[in-house]
Amino acid sequence: MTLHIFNTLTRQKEEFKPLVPGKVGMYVCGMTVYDYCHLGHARAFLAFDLIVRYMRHIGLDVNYIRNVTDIDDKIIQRANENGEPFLNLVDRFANAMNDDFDQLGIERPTHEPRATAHIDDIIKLVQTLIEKEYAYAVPNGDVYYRVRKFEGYGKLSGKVLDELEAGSRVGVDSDKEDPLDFVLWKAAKPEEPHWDSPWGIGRPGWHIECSAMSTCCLGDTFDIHGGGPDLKFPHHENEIAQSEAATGKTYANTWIHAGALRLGAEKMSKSLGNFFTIRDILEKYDGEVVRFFLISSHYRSHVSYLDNSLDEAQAKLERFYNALQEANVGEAVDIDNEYSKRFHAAMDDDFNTPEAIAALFDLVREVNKTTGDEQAALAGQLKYLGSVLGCLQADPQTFLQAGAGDDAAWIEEMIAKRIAAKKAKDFATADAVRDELVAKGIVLKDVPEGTSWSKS
RNA sequence: GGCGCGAUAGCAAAGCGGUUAUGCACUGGAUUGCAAAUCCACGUAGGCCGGUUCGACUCCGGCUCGCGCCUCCA
Repeated sequence: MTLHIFNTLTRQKEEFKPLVPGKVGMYVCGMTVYDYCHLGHARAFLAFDLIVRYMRHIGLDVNYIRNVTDIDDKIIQRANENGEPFLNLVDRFANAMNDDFDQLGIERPTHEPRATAHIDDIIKLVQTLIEKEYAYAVPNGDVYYRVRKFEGYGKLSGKVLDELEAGSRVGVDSDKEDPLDFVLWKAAKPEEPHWDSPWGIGRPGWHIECSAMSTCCLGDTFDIHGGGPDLKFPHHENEIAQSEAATGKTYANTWIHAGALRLGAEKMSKSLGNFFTIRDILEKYDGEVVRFFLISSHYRSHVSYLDNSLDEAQAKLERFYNALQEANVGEAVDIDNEYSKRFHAAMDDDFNTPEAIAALFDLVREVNKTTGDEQAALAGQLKYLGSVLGCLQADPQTFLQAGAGDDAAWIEEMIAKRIAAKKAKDFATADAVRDELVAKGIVLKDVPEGTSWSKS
């Protein structure tokens, strides 16, 4: 089976055929860095991490571009509130983002361009659009995109211009020719961050930077453009309008959008205020647990975060790690068997992680049922297929004992005490020791080699 | 108002026009001094109403409910 991807643009699954066989150019809209990332951000970027990992796994050479938006109204506002230069703020939160993503096993993109490093490209693009009459400058120095001039407007999101206007909550801006026109270049006040331009000092609008950076890194037409669900409109629609008007060529062939993360019934979002940050969660749970929770549902569907979501993900991972701990894990390579076939068929079908994980659970059962070389080989396969998902690479004992804090020495003492009691057939004492440990959340496991423990 | 998505067993979550999804939880058994881990057994789930079909959770229509986008948002 070949890789099939659901294309938002055509609203169907399509066989994926890169422009250049074996190579993939992929652009994903990244973070605007003025605050810590929340779990909803993790959901989206994890989805694309998985997509990139899998494409590389099947031999595609992926050039993965994920930008950082480092200039925008919120950044300026927050920097002012803090009384710090905006680039200071931006660096701080870009670093925080990378730290958080690292813990979730989200691999770094091939390139991470920043808007402020592409001001020249942005200005050139705006100039081209003005020359082609897709954009116009107004007296105060703003430049707007003439939305009605672009025939294909709405093709990605399914919006119809006249209906947008009818229900528009956009205030009428007297300088715009049309209320739906959006800003490409914003005039700046002298005290705000700004760059020189043919239209006076100013800064780029939000949508234009992605058009400039994607084309810059990947060419006029590239394979995949992705982003969070809330970027489909207007951001991605505007990117298409800008780029295709400027180049006269197709912008991106395949559009991928991740599903939203919900807290209860509602989307987790900054504007609703119903979010918690990745680092809040990482104080209580291992990054792999968060990762496994988020990849346990399909990347395009909504995921609801519930009180027990992470505990459930933890329990599932424990099943994997218990198997890996018991087995003598062989070399991490794939085996041509039904588990591999199911795993790959699922992933080839629009990155169906729940189905792929189901195959892995069946493989776990097989690992637990077998012994010796056969078991070692299957356990190696489990570890290998897990690596494709960015999971199961931790030391099993470390994973299973995580959260025990500094109690390890005390636990070993208690275990020694219990083993002595058992030898003396003093089962009452042995059980009392174990009960004391259980009360602290420590579970003992007697194995042929002795006694091991894990955090419950 | 416009456009779109979803509703699966106690919980989470997939595929599929007819044959066990999967995980957790539950129950019984094996194993264990007792446990834990593991294995075996165990659930006629598919919002409601029609239609198509020999047969529908799966296709079509309607309804109800929930959600998203249309404003910055991953």
